[in-house]
Parts: sequence; C-alpha cells; structure tokens
Amino acid sequence: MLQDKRNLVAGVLRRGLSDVFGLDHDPVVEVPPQRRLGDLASPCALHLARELRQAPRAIAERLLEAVDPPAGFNRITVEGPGYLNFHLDRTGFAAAMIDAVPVARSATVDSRAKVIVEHTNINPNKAAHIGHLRNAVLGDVLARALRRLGQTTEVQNYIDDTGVQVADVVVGFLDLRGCSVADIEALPEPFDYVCWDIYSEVGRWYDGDPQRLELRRRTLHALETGEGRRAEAGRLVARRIVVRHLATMARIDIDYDLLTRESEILRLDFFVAAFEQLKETGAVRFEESGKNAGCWVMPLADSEEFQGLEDPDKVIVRSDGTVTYVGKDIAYQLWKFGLLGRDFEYARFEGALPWETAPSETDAGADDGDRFGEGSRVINVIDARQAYLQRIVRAGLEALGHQDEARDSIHFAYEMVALSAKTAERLGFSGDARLEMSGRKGIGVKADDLLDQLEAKSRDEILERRGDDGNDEAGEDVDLLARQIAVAALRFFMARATTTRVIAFDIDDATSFEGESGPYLQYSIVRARNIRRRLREEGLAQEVPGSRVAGLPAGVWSDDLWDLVLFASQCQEVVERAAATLELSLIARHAVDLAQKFHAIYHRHPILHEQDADLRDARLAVTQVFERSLEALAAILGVPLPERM
RNA sequence: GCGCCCGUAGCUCAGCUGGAUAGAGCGACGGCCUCCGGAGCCGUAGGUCAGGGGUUCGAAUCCCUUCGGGCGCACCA
Repeated sequence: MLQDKRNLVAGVLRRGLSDVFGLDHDPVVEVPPQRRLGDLASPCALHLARELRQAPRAIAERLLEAVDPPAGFNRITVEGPGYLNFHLDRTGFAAAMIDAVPVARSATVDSRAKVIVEHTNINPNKAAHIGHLRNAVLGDVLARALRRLGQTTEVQNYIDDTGVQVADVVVGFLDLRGCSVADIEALPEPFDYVCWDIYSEVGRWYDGDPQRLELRRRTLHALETGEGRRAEAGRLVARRIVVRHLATMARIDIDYDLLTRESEILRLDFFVAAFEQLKETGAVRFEESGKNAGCWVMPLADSEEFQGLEDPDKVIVRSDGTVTYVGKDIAYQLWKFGLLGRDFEYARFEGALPWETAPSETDAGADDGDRFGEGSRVINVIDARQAYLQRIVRAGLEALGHQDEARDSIHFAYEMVALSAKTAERLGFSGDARLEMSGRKGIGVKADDLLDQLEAKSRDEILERRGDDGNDEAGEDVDLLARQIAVAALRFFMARATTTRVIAFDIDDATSFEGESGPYLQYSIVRARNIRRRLREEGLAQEVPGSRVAGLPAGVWSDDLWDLVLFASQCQEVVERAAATLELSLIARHAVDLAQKFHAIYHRHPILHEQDADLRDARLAVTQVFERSLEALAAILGVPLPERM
C-alpha cells in the first residue's frame, strides 16, 4: 500500500527539483520516526545542500512553494534540519487499507519463471537437530514468501543417501553391533534416535583401531554401486531416517515438492553427462603428477575469488575413480537449470506426498504433468561454512559458459546454531563458551526433543489459564492448541535471527512465550478476535466496511491508532525486501512490532465500551487492519493463529 | 598466511541504500485486572555503539587500521 504513495512523493519531488533547480535527482523517501512529523519524508534538501550551496532548510522551503501535495496527501511541511514531510489524508488511507490485500502478488515477479529452493538437506543417518531446524525454517519461510509474492516456487530436499555419513551408520549396525538387515528393519521407533547414538559410537570405534576405516571405504563403495548387503542396509537406513525427518518437519508445517536422492544422480549417470561437458570445455584436467596425481581437478588459480588458497585446484574425480560431492553437486545444479540434457525418473515417496527421484514403476508419474527442475533461479539454503564449496559449484557453471545461470545460482548462507554455555552445561557438556553441535560427537539438541518440550510447556500454560475460569475445553482441543503454540514459538525463534549471526541456542530463551516470541504474536491476534466475538455477542457489528471508514471525521485518528495503520501498510514492501535480500528476519521483526503496537493500543482504546460511534468504528477499523496484516505475515512465517489461547 | 562473519544496555539482539532525541525483549525496580483475557500494558534505572584514524554539513551505519571472538581454506559433505 505505502509503496504507491512513496512513488507519488518521489515523483512530485523529482519534478519540483527539476523545475526549481534544474536538477535531475532521485529523491530518497522514508518514513519519519514520529507520526506528528508526517508519514513520508525526504531528506533530499539535505543531500543537495552541498551541490546547491544553500542551507538545507532554504532548499526545502523553496521546494515547498513549488510542490503541491500529491493525491491522498493533505499537506507538506518542513521539519527539523530540512526534511520535507508529507502528511497523508488519514481517513482516506485507512478506508483504502480496509479493502487492501496486505501482501499481494508483486509487480516485480515474473510468474512464468520458476525459482527452485533447496533446503533441509539433512544427511539421512541420524535424528534432526536444532541446527537443521534453522535451515528448514529459513527455506520454508523463503518459499512461502516467494509464493505469496506470486513467484512459481519448487522446494527440493536433497538426500545424500550414498555418502560417508550413511556408510558410518551401516558400519555401526553391521560390523559394530553385528546386526542383519532384517534386524535393522525390525528396530522399533524412534529409529533416528537409535542412529543418533550409533553414529557417535562408530566414530569412537574407528578411533580405537584405524584399520576399521577400511569398512567405511568398502561400505561407501557398496553404496555407490548399489549392490550387495551393505547397499541394502544403506537404502534401509536412509529410507527409515527420511521418513522420520519428514515427520519431524511436518510437525512444524514444513514439506517439500521433491526429494532428490544422490543415489539416483549416480544411477542415472548424471555426473557422466556433466563430466563430458567439463572435459570438453577444459574446465577440468587430469593430473599426471604431483599432489593430486591421478585425479581430475578443476583449476581455480586463475580465478580472482579463489586467490590465496592452499591448493589452487579442486579435486572433482578422485584417484580411485569416485566422484566428490562438488562433482555431483555441479551435475545436480546443471539439472536444476535444465542444462544437463537428461532428467530423473519420479515416484511418490512411500506411496504418498511428496515426489522423490526414483526408478519409475511402470508408467507411474508419467501422466501427472508435474515437471521438476528447469528453474530460472536456484536458491540453495546451506550454512555459511559451506560458502567455499558453493562458490566452486558456481565456478563450475561459469567454466561451462553458463554465465547467467552462475549468476542465478544463489547461496542463501546463514550462520550455524551453537549451544549456549548454560544450555550445553545443562545437557552434560562442560564448557565455558558456547558449544558447536556435532552429529559425529553426538553433541546437540534433537529437534523432536525440543518440540516435545515446547508442547509440554504450552499444555501447562493452557491448563493453568483454563483452570482459572473453570471452562475446561475438550482434551484434544488442548493438544491442538499446544501444538500450535509450540510451532509458533519454534518457527519465530528461528526466523527472527538475522542470517549473519550465530545463534547461541538457549533453551530458556527458545521456550519463552513472553515478549518477542511466537506466542506473543498469537496472543495479539486472539485479543483482536475476542473483541469481535464480544461485539457479536452484544449484537453489534463486528466489522466496519471501508465505505463507513471513508466517512469518519479526521479527528478520530489519534497518532497511535494512525501509526498502526501506516505500519501495516508497509507489509508488502517488507516482504518484498526480505525475499530480495534473503533477510527473512525483517518479516519476523515487522510482525512483532505490529503486534506490539496493537497490544499498546488495546489497553488505551476500548471498543466495546466506547459510546462515541465514530471513535468506536475507527478503533474497530484499526483492529481489522491489524488482524488482516498480521494474518498475512504469520502465514508467511508459518505461525498458526488460534482463535483462543 | 588468506578469506568470510560477529563485537551496540547486566544478558539476547534490532538499527534499511550515511540523517530528525541510539531502540526492543529478558533480567532489576515501581505501578496497572469493579473496564474487550495480565502469554498483556505503563513507568524508572542502565550505552565513551570494542579502540584509533579518515571521508562528510552530519557516522552505530562508508573507508583504513588495531584488538578481541567465531567459521572456512580435504581425494568429508
């Protein structure tokens, strides 16, 4: 909503600057810090003071003479050191906000182009931990934001089912514990928790006798060829773990369009196709001698951005003929853009949603019309520690001559989640600083454990409140509500952190339902809905139409009421900026600031007991605007909004 | 050694392309339920924006530098 007004203001200022000073200047338009100062402001007079050799205020005064308020504005004032401040017609703007869509299709989005978002990507060999949750929540919020803005979006979750991590767990079952494949199959849930322990156990077992690493190598090779007992065990482990990961993510409303399995990349010789291209273009070369003798490497020494590396070459094919992760990822990235020249086969995972890459059974999936891949932009949500590898993948595309696709290969980097010193200590890990999680060492907080804890706490809080008024709800209602509150708490906690900052995960902080939290958002909306419910019970109109708002006298809009309307009108541009910059915390922050403004107004401006009809309707209008705006932001954040708490 | 990220209130963090008195949550202290639910609101205390230079009418914000802390720089992913 506000973006249109910004453009109007910029337009009249640009014309004014041209008419009065003969300047071609693109004026900055911002929202001033206080409502009494106005609603949009430009510091252009300050910016031009030097060039024009005049005092900023004098420039502003002259512009004021030459410029008329654009449509929807009442007046223009000069404030402070020389700001030109534009004051909106509050009644007209508020009436328009009643009927506006808070976050709509973006004019900047090309709906024919598809964006592929890859996220989660957890190695299928152990339970998900809270670090994985950060990845999944960021990826999911990004996908929701893009879709809300009208962007065709495909979410992929990469399953490395042929890697070292799966191999280690297979060794753990077969060699360390002496299990058969049938034994693994018979293990009860939670299977991912069993693997969590085995994985760290195997690490210690290797340390006990380095000879045992030969078992890892043998298993890894079996996983790649897909043949034999070890491969069978690997498939079983990966499949059972993926089922668990999907269940964990489903608890917080995260799902996927496609699971891409590395084993299929191997089976279908994706790398062979990519390798041909790499060889043809000279992007890789065979090393006859030296440190990397017998390997195919991608030379990086000539590249500006890889200066200062210890080794200026990156191994793509090892001397034993196996392919490194980077090699496979280049092939995968090429496929995402439709540049590989071949495609996966598809089937429903476990016979249900989502799709996975798999040998197609008969002609299943041929008639669904779904087409995966062929994105025009690819966003990989991967933690910042892998920035170097992502740059190499991009360099691979460049070397193949795909400059545009290299530019549109975006690494959405975020910092890791570590444990706060206090939380680490509570879990039995000593330390005086924050502690990095490690699946290999078994250090971390499992996602399901955190969710269980959040749900238990939610239930306690609900029952405590229900007990007071004696109105017990049905038990299953409490369960649903407890889940919703837990989801809100977790998702908001992950989404509110800026991507460049390491999260020091503190259990008390993460499970707080006060202040800047998911439940705080929920409570604000519950209050708004309570008001409307009470109005209905009193036989009063629970909604006020835009036409009625348009007739309200200007005096009803006190600065605080008006401030919320103006703030709500910025939802669209906040979401657009968040999607464009990949700084999703902007959305979380806007949501919590909006809720804060509403909570404050709630206490100052009663609706039900207000006798003045104009005042009452103005307040109700603000409540409506608030409700619809927060609903839109919460939907993007994946925060469910209950009717009552 | 090279590269990336961080250093703002006791703690956890916001501060957008430089601009109007440096903000919020938690914690501390003090208030607010005859009035739409106190998972809330209002107020008080608390900051040489790590240090030092520079650019500018103006710097938490941009540049340089120093000092702390984190993470990368594999024939692991």
